[in-house]
Amino acid sequence: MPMANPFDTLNEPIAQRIITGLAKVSTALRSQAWQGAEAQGLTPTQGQVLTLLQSATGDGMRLSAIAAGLATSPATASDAVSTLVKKGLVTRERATDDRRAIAIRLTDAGLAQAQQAASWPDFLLDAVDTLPPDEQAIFFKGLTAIIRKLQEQNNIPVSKMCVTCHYFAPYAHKDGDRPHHCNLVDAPFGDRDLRLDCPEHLP
Amino acid sequence: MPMANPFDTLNEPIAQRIITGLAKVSTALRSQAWQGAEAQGLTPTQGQVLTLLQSATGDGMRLSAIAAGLATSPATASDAVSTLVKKGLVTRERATDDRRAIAIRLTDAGLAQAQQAASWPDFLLDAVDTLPPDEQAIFFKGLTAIIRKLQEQNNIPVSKMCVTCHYFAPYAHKDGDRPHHCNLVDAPFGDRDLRLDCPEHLP
DNA sequence: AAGTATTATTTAGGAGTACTAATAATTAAG
DNA sequence: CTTAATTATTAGTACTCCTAAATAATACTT
Repeated sequence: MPMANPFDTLNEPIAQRIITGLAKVSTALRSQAWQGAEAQGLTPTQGQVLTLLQSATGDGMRLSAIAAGLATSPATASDAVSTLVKKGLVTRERATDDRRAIAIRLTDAGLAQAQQAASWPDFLLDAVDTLPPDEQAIFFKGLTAIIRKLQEQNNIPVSKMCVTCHYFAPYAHKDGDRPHHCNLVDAPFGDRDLRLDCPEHLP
Repeated sequence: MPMANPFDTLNEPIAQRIITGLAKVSTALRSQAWQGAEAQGLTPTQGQVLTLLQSATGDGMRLSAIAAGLATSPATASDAVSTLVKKGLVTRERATDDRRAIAIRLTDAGLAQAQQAASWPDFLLDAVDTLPPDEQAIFFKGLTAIIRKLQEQNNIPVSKMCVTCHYFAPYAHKDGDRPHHCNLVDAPFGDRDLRLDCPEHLP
C-alpha cells in the first residue's frame, strides 16, 4: 500500500480545481475581449454578435438565434443589434417566410469587423501551443465531453458538434487512431478531428 | 506513409478548436453566474468580489487587489465595492499601515453570500466528472500550463500557483507519480496535486 | 526640509449590458 | 375563427465598464 499522500487531504478535489482553472481562463477571455473591442470601437457583446453572424447563411439570422448563441435574453440581444445597426455594421429586415421574425445580416463593414472580432481570443494560441500535441488531443477530447454534457444539462446553447450530428458514427472502425466515421464526407476520423461547429451539421 | 487525413485540411487546427471550446465554457460560466447572482439579489461582478474577499486575511483586501483579481479597472472595482457596502455585505475602512489605501472586509452577511457565490460554477462538476480520473489529471495539467503561460503574457492576474512558488521544487524526485516537492510541507507530489490558489504561496 | 513624483482611491460622465415585464404583430391550433 | 403561442421591441431600473480628472497620502530628490 502506498504512503498516504498529504495533498489528498490538503487539496480540493481535482474537479474543483479544474473549475477554478476554467474560471480563470474565462476571466482572461473577458478582459482580453474588452481590449480588442475598445480598439475597434465596439463592446465584447457586439463583437460576439458579429462573430455569430459570420457563420449565418444568406438568409441572415433570427434575433432569437442570436440571443441563444449569446446566452442572453432576447431584450439584450435586441439592444445590441440596434446599436450595430446604428453603427452600420448590420442590417435588420423583416423575414420573408415569417413576418414576425427579422433577418439580421452583416454589412460589408460589419464583415470586416467580424473577422477582427473573431480573433480576439487568439491570445490563447501561444498558451495552448505550450502543450505537446498528444496532450492537446486529450485536452480537446475532455473539453468536447464537458461541452456535450453542458448542452445536455441546458447550461450552454446547443452547437453544431459532431457528437450530436446525424452523420456521426462513433467507434465505427477498429483503427485506434480514427475510430469514428463521418457519413457526410464518408471518412474515418479520430477524437482530435472532432468539430464543435460544423456548418454541415444535421441534428 | 499513412493515408492523408481529409480532416487535416477541412478542420481548423486543434489549438484553434480548443480556444473555441474554452470560449463556449466561458459563455456557460457567464450565463450561469447571472442565474446564481439574480437569485441572491447580486450581479456576477459583485459575487466575484465577495468570492475574492473570502480568501483575504483579517487585514482585509485593497481595492487595487480586487481590481487585479477581477481584471477590471480600479474604477469598476470601486463601483462594485460601493454597491456592496450599500447592501451591507462589505465594509470599507482606511488601512492602518497606508492611509491612502482602504481595507475591504466581508461582513457576516457578506460571508454567507460569498459562500453561495463561490458555488455558482459548480454546475460544471457533473460535466467535469464525466471524464475518467486519468483524463482529468491530464486535463488539469494542461490547464495549469495554459494559465501559467497567460500569467507570463500578462493576460491574466497572477495567482498563487505552485509553479511560481518559492517552496516548489519541480521534478525533484524520480517517482513518476509524484516527481515534485513542496518545501513548505516537505512532501513529494504530482501534477494532479498542483494548486492554483495556495494560501501559503511565496513568490 | 521642501518640493516633486508616484501610488491609491474616488468621482464624473457616457455608452452599453442585463434583467423582468408589458406591448404589438403574426402565425398556429383547436 | 377565436384563442393561444411565438417573435421581436420597448420601458424601466440597476449595474458594468471605460477614460480622464480630482484628492489624498507616501516616497524620492535635492
